[in-house]
Amino acid sequence: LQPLKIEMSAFTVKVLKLIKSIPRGKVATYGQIAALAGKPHGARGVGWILNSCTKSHRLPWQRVINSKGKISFPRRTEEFREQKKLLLKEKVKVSDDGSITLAVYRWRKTVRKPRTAKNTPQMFR
DNA sequence: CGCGTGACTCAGG
DNA sequence: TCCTGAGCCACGC
Repeated sequence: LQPLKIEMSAFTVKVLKLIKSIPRGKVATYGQIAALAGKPHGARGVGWILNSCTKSHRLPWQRVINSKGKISFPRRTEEFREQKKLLLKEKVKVSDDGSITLAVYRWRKTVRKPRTAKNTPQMFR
C-alpha cells in the first residue's frame, strides 16, 4: 500500500484497506465502509477518499455504491458507464439506472469474534 | 483555524 | 417518488 501523501489519517488507511478487501462480485456502501472504519457518519469522507486515491492505489472503486443501492454517478457520465461495466464483468447485476440489489450483493464483512467458553464448538474445546 | 467542496445519508414534505 | 436541509467527515487553502 503505497501512500499518496506522506501523511494519511488512520481513517483513510482503514478505508483504503476495507475497500481493497471487498471481494469480487460484492458491493459495499459508502456509509458501510465509513462505519467499519470507525466513523458511522463518515460516508462523505469515504467518497472524498475514493475520488482522490483511486488512481494512485488501484482500488476496486466500482464496488462502492450509495445507501440507496445505486451507482452514485449521474447516468450519462463516463464514470457511470465504466462502473457499471466493471460490475457486470464480475457478475453483479446492475439495472439501467444503476441500481443494484443490496440484499443480494452487499458484502458482509466476516468478523472473527473472540472465542469464549459459551460460543466455542465442542470440537475445539 | 475557518471556509468551501465533495462518488454521502437521513428525515421531511 | 423526487426535491431539500441539515448533519457529517476529510482535506486543501
